[in-house]
Amino acid sequence: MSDETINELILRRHEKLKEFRDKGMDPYGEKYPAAHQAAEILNDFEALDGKEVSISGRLMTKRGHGKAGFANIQDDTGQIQVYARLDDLGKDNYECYQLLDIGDIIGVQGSVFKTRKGEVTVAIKDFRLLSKALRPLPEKWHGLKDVDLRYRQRYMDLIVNPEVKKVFILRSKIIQAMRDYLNERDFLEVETPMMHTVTGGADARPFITHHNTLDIDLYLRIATELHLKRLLVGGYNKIYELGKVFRNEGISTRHNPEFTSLEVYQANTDYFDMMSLTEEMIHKISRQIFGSSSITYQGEEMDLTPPWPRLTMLEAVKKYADVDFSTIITDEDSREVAQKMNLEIDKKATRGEIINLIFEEYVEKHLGQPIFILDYPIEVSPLAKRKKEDPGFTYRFEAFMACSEIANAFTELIDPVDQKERFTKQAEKRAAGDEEAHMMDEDFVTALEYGMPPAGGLGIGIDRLIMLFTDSPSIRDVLLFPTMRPRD
RNA sequence: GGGCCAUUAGCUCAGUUGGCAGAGCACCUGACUUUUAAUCAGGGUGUCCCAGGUUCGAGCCCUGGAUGGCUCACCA
Repeated sequence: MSDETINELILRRHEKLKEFRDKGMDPYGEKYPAAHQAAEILNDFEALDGKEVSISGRLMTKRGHGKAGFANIQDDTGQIQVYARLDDLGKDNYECYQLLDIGDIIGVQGSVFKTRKGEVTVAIKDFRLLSKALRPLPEKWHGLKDVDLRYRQRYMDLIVNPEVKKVFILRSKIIQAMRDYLNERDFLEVETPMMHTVTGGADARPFITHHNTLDIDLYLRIATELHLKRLLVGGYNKIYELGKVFRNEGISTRHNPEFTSLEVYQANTDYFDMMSLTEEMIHKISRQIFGSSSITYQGEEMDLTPPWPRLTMLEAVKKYADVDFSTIITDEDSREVAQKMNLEIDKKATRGEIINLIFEEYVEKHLGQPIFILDYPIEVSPLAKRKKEDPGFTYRFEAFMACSEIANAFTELIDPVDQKERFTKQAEKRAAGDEEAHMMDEDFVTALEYGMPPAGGLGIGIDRLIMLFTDSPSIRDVLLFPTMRPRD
């Protein structure tokens, strides 16, 4: 906002800045020893009635009555009314009070009382200007609605829209609860590199950056998976990483180029154990933070009580798309089915790819209540262990809620020879133009060759989960500073 | 990237058939010492997103562009 649109409102505030200085009050003062907070005074009125308190916060409203006036001060805990009287403040201080603008941050010291109408109020004995606001705040009643401005100038959104502030407090609490859950169970939080020489762990196009001294291009990570598994090779048995990953793809209400993922790995477990962990952790967070086993998202109530229903992908496709792949065995027959369903497919599409496509087209939209979908085709699961009894599928599940994938997990592929073959197939796809296919990660295969213990792994899209918990329709509502195209 | 919609005062929004640019809040002046969307009297503060075009005349119609929202595609 460097384009100084010096309009009358801003100009007037600059004048007041000078007036405060002329009156000997520093408009950008020092730290204020506030001993109380707004919510505390409101809650403990009985104890504080008639007592001296001090608070600091932002002036949000002002109601003048000549030789007295009311105002509301907003601090981190909420708003409280203050009362200024000429008789209490004296002529000079009262003139200063009258000079205050909505938006200014002030420190107030005074005594607590209740007005005739019953509102807990602080009668000001002394106040100090702590920070003069030079720009006017949005309107008090409608707040700031323009979503563009809300995202670009989130600080303003947070000042005037209290429910927005709540969302991010909840976000913090949910993430904290996850950490607590895992830490209590002796998982170790680790940090792995965000800049990779080879990307992997997900189907996605990466961001590319450059290291000057090494003179090499680096990729911002698209997942934490391959490094975390290296740590299982190294001997850690229970680890997790919670952090940002970056995918160079479209932006939508469900996608932001950078987002937060949680990945958890545990030796000597399989995907059934990861299912238990997923449903138990999410249920427990809901109980702990919202005091309920169910949440309501966009009008639909969802029961999080474990165990969640489980369907294999084949069962789900049969149930919702009415296609029974137990009798469709070859790739040719599968392609024929896909054509009959008017699905756009590649000439070389395999049975597994078609099953996955039908699942995405016909099944996902039905998965409103929490559910685990098990056993994904091997073609779309290059890092998951092959099913012993059905080698075209893997021990992989995804958890769905509100028709949205919120977790992805598998019994990890630990066979280095199989892994190398899968990478080779992915590399072929990549060479054929599929920019989202996985890259060959030689070092990861080498790590597996030293022996990785059998393990289950789990990934959760934290932002999507927080959308559900906070009933937010857009991922931007749970990101403090969502990615925006720059102005001009 | 495609489609649809939006963009007017600091904020929230009206704006008729193409004919002087509007309201509420905020702000400014005055009154008011327990108000609370304070009230009362007065004041309109503007690059109508940008650039062209049509027209005697454009906030409005046309073309192109910018940004955002929704949606489809892609993904998580």
